[in-house]
Amino acid sequence: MLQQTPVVRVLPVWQQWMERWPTPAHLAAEPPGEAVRHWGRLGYPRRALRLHACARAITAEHDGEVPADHATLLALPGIGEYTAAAVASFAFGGTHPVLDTNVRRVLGRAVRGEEYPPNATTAAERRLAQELLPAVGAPVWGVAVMELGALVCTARGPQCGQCPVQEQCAWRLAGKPPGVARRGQTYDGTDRQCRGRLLAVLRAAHGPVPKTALDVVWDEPVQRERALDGLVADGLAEVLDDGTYRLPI
DNA sequence: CAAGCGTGGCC
DNA sequence: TGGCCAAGCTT
Repeated sequence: MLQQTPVVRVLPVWQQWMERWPTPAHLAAEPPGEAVRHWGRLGYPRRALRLHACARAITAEHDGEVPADHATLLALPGIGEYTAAAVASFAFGGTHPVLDTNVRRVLGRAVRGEEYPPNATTAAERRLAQELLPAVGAPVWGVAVMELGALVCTARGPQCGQCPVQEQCAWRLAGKPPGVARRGQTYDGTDRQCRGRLLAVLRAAHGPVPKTALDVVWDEPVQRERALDGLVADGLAEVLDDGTYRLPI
């Protein structure tokens, strides 16, 4: 849930989710569409699908227990380098560099002296994070750097006066030179927006909906069909024989 | 490796 | 107001 989504927006959804499905086995027992439905408006609904697939994999292949091993975690659906490191470190005390957007920004500023990290994670960043990682207390160190980035060393308007490493921050010592603005992602009029509207209809309906119910939420027919086909191809929607649509069973 | 993938809040 | 950003992953 936290992938590309602010913590404050995740919290309430996560609470309800954990109440409903306290273990991987509980979630695995549901059809994937229920995961998508209760994902709500968190965004990137494919994550809901993958979390559900992850729960089923954990249930079927790991006796219902979340693996502690980094490589085993990495093999699960929806779990990449960051999530594998975070779970192995924070949940199981493992020693892994956790390179999320916060950590990348903090290290980029404090060590490299630049306002923003590169667009994609580089080998140099991984090397640096690995070098800085303490042999003892890596989980606490990781959380600390992450929190520093989330609360103090923020993307916009960092609170350098309250930063515990302000005296040694390369970026501050260099006079906080402005970085290159990242190119923003457009949204209005995109397939993503169209998919979002279509899926919102399916989430709200607790059963198959006629295609006409989907047609009304997006005017441009070519794009609408493409987006709908995309949702079906991604496993986020199903077409029934009578031409109605629903969340996947 | 670049592209594609949601949504909402903030300045 | 609109661009930017948020505990990334997959193809």
